[in-house]
This record gives sequence, C-alpha cells and structure tokens, in this order.
Amino acid sequence: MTAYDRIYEIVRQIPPGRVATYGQVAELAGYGGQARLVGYALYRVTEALAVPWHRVVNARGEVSQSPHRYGSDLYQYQLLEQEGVEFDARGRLCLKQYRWSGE
DNA sequence: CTAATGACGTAGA
DNA sequence: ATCTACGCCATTA
Repeated sequence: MTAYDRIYEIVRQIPPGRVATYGQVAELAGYGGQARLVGYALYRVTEALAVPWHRVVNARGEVSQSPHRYGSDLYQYQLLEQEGVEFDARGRLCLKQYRWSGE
C-alpha cells in the first residue's frame, strides 16, 4: 500500500459525469495542499489500476496535458464528453456544475 | 543511502 | 481576467 494507492482510492470514488480537482483529491486522500502528488500519482496510473483518471482536472477546470499518457489529452476530453461533461471554446468546463463534492 | 522525476495550486503583478 | 515564479514530496533506479 503506497501513498499513491490512497489517491487512486479517492479518484475511484468520483461518480461518472463529475470531476474533481487535484487539490480536492489530495485533501480527501489526506494530503491537503499537495496537489502535485496527485498529478504525479496519476502519471503512473495504468489501465490495470481501473482508475477514472480522466475525471481529475486542474483548478481551472481544464485538462492537464501530459506527453506520456495513453493517447493524447484529447482522449480525456472525449471520455468526459461521453459522460455528459461539456467544455467551452477554451477547453474548460464549469467546476461549479461538475465539481464532485466528495460523495 | 542519494539522485532524478513528475497530470498542480497559490500569490503577486 | 491572464502570466510568472515558487513551493513541495512520494516513488523508482
């Protein structure tokens, strides 16, 4: 059991059609103020872990980019759109509307 | 044990 | 509202 597994547990609790910010996940996982750890943890997520990593966005409500993820950042947008999340022209979503309250 | 690495958030301008 | 600079810690080789 690593600290990242703790983070994955939190992310797995995010319901479909909802999103959470890195800082929010960090806080729920007991790592308040360490939003970066969440980002670092998600970087190492694999399909086998069954973690809905696409439901985690930054505080601005936009998808963070990473060169080594499965597909491209576009893939994350597609997954979210499939769940009914709408993005504006800037590629951002309304956190007020989609932000997960923490179950 | 040390060094390298990596999806963010906040404050100030 | 946008842009820049800085802090920060677990995991892996």
